[in-house]
Amino acid sequence: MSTEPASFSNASAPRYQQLTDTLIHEIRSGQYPVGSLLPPEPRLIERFGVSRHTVREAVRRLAEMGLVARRQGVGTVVRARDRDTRYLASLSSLEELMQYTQQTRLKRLGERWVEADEALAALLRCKPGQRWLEFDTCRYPASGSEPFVHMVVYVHAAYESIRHHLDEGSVWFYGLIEKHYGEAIVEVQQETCAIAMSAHSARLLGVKPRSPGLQVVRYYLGRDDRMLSVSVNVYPAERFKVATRWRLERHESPAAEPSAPPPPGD
Amino acid sequence: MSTEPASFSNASAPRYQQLTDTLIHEIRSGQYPVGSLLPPEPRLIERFGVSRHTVREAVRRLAEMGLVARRQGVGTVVRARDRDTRYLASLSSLEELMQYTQQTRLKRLGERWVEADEALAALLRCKPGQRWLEFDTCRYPASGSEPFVHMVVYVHAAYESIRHHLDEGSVWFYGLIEKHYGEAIVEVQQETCAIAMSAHSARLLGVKPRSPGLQVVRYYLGRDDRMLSVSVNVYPAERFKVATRWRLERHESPAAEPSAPPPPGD
DNA sequence: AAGTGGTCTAGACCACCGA
DNA sequence: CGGTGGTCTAGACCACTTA
Repeated sequence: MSTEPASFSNASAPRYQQLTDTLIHEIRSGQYPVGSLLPPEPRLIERFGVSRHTVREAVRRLAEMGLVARRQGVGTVVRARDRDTRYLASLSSLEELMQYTQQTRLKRLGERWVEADEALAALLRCKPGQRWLEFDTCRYPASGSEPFVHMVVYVHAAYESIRHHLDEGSVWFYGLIEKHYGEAIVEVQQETCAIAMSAHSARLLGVKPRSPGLQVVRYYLGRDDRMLSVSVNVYPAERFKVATRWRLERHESPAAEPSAPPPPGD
Repeated sequence: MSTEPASFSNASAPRYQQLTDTLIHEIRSGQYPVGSLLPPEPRLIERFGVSRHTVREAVRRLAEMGLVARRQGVGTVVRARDRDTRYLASLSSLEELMQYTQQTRLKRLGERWVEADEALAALLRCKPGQRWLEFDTCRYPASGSEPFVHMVVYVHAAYESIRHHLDEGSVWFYGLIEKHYGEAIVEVQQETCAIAMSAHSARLLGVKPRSPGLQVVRYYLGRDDRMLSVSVNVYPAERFKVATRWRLERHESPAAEPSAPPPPGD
């Protein structure tokens, strides 16, 4: 039992905080490269001479910061060396600019269970064979009969019952999941690319097949990187633009290094 | 010991999750109005017949969602009936995912002074007649002869001399401005849309004219919203994807308001 | 089958706050 | 002072992944 002093200064800080600081520093120093595994909990317990609860609290905070991701049966994977805090954009500003606030109507075209084949599994980042609930929808401006986006939404089987709540106005799918399952959306990932429009999308949007379209895929992740929902949005080229704004942000002061060597670069 | 069944569905979900759901529902229903106190932990322990750990886990998630704030010595205050979603994305995560770090080569194709006509002025958001320095460039993967983006960069006349520094590896234009003029980039705006590719871009990228392309326009603004630089990036549809990641902002728990009135709706 | 993280209990002591 | 949430221990069993 080494019961390492855990750290330099901060002797008065809570034990878990000291662990958090130490681990942050070790991740930043490259001791645990991105993609590698943090030591499993039993090892951290030995090393720091604390209870499992304390170790878990420390690692939980690392996960909250996005530095690591925990995976049952696998371990704790390092995801990033630094918590990046320079330019920040909020998702809500994104939605505003997409004019998605109540001024649009959602129309449900269809709904069915799908089993992920190779291609769908790649899109949904899951294993082939998983079952998902698929919704086929279009979104219209509040006044106007031309839809401006064809949206296909996949919802994880565990949350299938949200389909009973889809009529409640212009709510978002992830909003429904949060509302009815108490499962917080902790991260949203978005991939944007240009495509030649499929026949199905083209027909719905009233444009020619294979004309340019903007495809935005959004991944909604819960705690520990569980994929809760995925939406595939296709916009006609002429009718849409995605705007985002990043602003220079204040540097979160504390948290970081007490006596530890200063971060490189930056 | 009532050991309440906690809720409607979700009988198989973890116990803390059932508590979370129940409490969310009760907050939303107005049973605990905004500003009031949630029952203290001992009461929740009795009511649900669970251990303190489980209660705390449930309440912790409410706090994470911003619905409540815990204050030592006071209690758990209800802060909102519904979740306010604040997600943040950092610009650096964007760049990472675009694989723009040193692994690409920039090739300068041309450089000239342009006077903004009506169309260019609209793009650059300036008045017609303004003079800008225009760079025509392509970006290549570190190994490979196929460019993956055609980039046209406009630099405000005041910073024209950066053209002498363009050879310093794979630096960004805005990096050069910050470096040589001490002018901080305070805000970055980005507009993404799909286009039919122009003949010029198509030739450079080796694709057919009018095939789908992804156009990303970035505006770099300095203090006082001065436009310092604008870059227009055109990517071929098959070869590129823009990825962005938003993470839930950490709700700094208590601390905040001493006596200040709580913020309204948000 | 072994090892990981996920959940949960039953205790304990502490720091903080308000009456 | 009494009650609140904050921290922490020492166990236990489970679900999941990998081999």
